[in-house]
Amino acid sequence: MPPRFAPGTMESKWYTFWNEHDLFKAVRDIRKKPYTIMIPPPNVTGALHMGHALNNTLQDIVARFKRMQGFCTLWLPGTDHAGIATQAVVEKKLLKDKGITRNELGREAFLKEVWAWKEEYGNRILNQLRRLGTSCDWSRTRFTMDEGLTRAVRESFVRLWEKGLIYRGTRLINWDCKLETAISDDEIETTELRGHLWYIKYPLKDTPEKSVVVATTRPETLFGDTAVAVNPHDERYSNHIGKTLLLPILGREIPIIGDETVAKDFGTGAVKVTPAHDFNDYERGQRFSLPMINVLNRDGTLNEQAGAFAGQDRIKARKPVVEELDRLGLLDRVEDHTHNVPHSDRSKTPVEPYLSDQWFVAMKPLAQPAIAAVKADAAGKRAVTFVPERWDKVYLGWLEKVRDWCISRQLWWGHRIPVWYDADGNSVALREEPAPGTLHPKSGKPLVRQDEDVLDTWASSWLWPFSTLGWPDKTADLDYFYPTHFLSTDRGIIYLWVARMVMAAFEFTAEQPFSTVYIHATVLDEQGRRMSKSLGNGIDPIDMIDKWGVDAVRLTLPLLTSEGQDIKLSESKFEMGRNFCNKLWNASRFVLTNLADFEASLAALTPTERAQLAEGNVTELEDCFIEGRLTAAIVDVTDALERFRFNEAGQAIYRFVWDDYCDWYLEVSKPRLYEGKGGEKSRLTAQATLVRVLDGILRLLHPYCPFITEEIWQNLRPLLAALRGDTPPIALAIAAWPKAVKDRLFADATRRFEYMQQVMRALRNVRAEHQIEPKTQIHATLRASDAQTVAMLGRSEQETIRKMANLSRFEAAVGAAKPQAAATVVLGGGNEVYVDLAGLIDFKMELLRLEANRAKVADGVGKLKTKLENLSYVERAPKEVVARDREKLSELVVELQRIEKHIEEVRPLAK
RNA sequence: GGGCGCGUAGCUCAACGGUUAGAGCAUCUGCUUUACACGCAGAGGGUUGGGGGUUCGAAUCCCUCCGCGCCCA
Repeated sequence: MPPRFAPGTMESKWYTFWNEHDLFKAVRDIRKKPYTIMIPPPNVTGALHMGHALNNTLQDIVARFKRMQGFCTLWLPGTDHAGIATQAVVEKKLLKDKGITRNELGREAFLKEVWAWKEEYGNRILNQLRRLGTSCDWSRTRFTMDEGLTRAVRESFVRLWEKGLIYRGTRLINWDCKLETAISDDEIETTELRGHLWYIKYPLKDTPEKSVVVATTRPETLFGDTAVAVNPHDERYSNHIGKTLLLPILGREIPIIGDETVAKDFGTGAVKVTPAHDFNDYERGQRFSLPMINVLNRDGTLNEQAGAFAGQDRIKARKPVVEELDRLGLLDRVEDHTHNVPHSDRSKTPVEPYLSDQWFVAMKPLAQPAIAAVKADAAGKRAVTFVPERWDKVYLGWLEKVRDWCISRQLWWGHRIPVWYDADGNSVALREEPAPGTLHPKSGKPLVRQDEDVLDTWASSWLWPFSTLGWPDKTADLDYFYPTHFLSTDRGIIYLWVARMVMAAFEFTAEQPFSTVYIHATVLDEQGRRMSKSLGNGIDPIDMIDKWGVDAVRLTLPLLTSEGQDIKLSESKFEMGRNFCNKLWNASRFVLTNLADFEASLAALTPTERAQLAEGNVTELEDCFIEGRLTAAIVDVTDALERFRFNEAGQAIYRFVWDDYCDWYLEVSKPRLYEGKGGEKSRLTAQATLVRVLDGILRLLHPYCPFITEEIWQNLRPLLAALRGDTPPIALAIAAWPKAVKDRLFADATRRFEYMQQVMRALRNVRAEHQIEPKTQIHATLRASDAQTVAMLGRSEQETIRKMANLSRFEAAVGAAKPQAAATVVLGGGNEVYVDLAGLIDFKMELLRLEANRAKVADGVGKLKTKLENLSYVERAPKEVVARDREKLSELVVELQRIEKHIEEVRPLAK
């Protein structure tokens, strides 16, 4: 084993091994409980970013943890077809490679191109997930355009249709003028733009020399104005309400309406109302029954409503429109104004609220069960729980005012809407493509064409938790693995996806889709900004894996996420994980290189003796200590993982490995291994304990760092077999999760060991502060106040202290004498450690040391005294708390007296 | 405007009403000690954003002000 952990070589080796042995394949087993995780399907066009890396690491931690706990664990991977993004990618490629547009190619040929693209490039992100070490069941990989999932989409559409929950209507929707399609909310990014606020005069019909000045950021939409609105409480305008204005340029008559939702302090307090081009105005228009005038064509040019400006692009037309207003004397003034403009994620062009014919799903009836599912019932139970809990507010807030969902998209790539029309335009939804000549069930006329549009991608991903298991068929998988258990996702899609999945699940399966929704942290850059392509501040997880090793990446990310808080990430953070892996690597190297004779020694034991070792029935202090700490670590890690506290669990392993196992146990075991301290039996016990505890560590750490733990464990495997006399599983990935035996916490041994640690720390402190070289042997004495304290440290422990602190002599005795020239450390309970430093000691330094110490202890005494002198504290606080403080105080008082005594002794010598 | 979250060591964050507020990184001192310098040992570093309140006791709960971030309109 090399002295540095070299991650690169072993990652692909073990990933191949696991998959060749089908360790992640979920085989239904009625004797086991299922545990199911559905991956949030990434876009098939996507590439792995840090958010994916975090999210999938967390899912893999849960999957591996549950698998080791003995659940029949299914983690199902896949991708979604990302209608608009994929179509845009392929269109761009076609244009670049062949110089043709999709319209020139035609629908069918274009779709062939998309499928070809998908076959070639669509696996990129799944392969990146493999680099991450995800324990997905790849045999069940799904794609939202699969045959099965397509059938699920049609089935769900027809069922909703039959319930009357799908309708076609003319509504205001978000429109991408470049791609000429409706788009989803999540495909919109708002960008802050510096623009202008134009103040335009709208003349009064009766007195055209007077006018109302309206402020707008969008003068080019005025052709669609059907009113001007003012706040009825605004004295400036209250007597204008009901009067008629003349629309500039066109001269159309429009009313002044009074509407409480108008902000008095924006602009002039009077706003133009353009119901066909603004969501607020749309609602306003409905409340006041205003006409809706659409002034745009599908491509974003102004239509015939704009008179002389028809045919011009809406953005470019702004300048000539304003010039015309100025020429007419109707431009009052112009101000600079910064405002948020929605842009399409895909085309990067401004998104228009656009009046168009689309298909909608009525959401209100679907929302009710989804709302009930996250609210606690009478017994306090919830079908779906958010972690952290507060995210349920975001979810509920959206569902309680849910709006109908526009599900049609004017694209080719996607699930084509399963609606057919007869020659009169009567429509019907069908599960299967109708045979030629099929008649419309009501009109009795032949169906002649299918709807041209496709469905929103979310209309397939909202079925993901069950369509992936074979729904609408009643499959054995669905029966066994569904409802699923854990969904981990980004807060950005709580309503677009999570809420819709819950709605779909109750509607189509009458059950919740998953029981826990974990909302993971958002990964930000060092300055706390979102990572984005445009800022170029992203950190590529694959680069990080190459540089630091995947285990380091997988350990570091969860360690940085405290419950629900965002992560500020920089490259150097991964050092923490890398260093830890190297530490574990070297500790394992130490263990393995000291086990050459282990199997032979075991062979000489009786079966009973071997079983004792295998079960960790140890008696030596340090063995008891480390076994006890292992038990505590198992409890802590298991408990934290059960609660999805990934940083707590990670922290608990980290501390246990580094502080307890490496810093103390390994060091303390060295004399037994190197120098025959305690004899052959002690040596063998130390070896067995090293093996047992390392095995426990590897199991606890495996969900975080699957590769390094597997590599080490495979080296350990024959030794484990020899120790336990059985055949361990073929891989750590399927080994059993450690069980904590509660009566093996070794509380008493732990206390004694901690006392030994205290003594050694005191000795090290003296050495460091008096700058005594490590090589110089010193003579130390523990002066105990009673025999009990002396008994805390047995002969073996005293020997350990002597070795580890490089002492020439060490003795512990009640009331031991203090040497002439000594450094002193006062421990609790009147116990003291003396270091005889004749010829070495600098008494000035010793005085400073003692005085610093006195200050600290005196401070503690002061605080505790004040506290205990407070009668209401003594009366009202729990008596254990008060008793503990009293005990602490009396200890500190003794300690203080002792320190002062030593100060008096040293002071004359320090001159 | 409404909602959610955050402010603790130089930096990143723990501590979820009860020991003298802890880690990692950074800093300082010493150490090529036969697992590891990606390491070991030791040390320094805090008015817990400000103010007020509740409580025997507040970083923690409440109010208020200041600053920052996100979501929704």
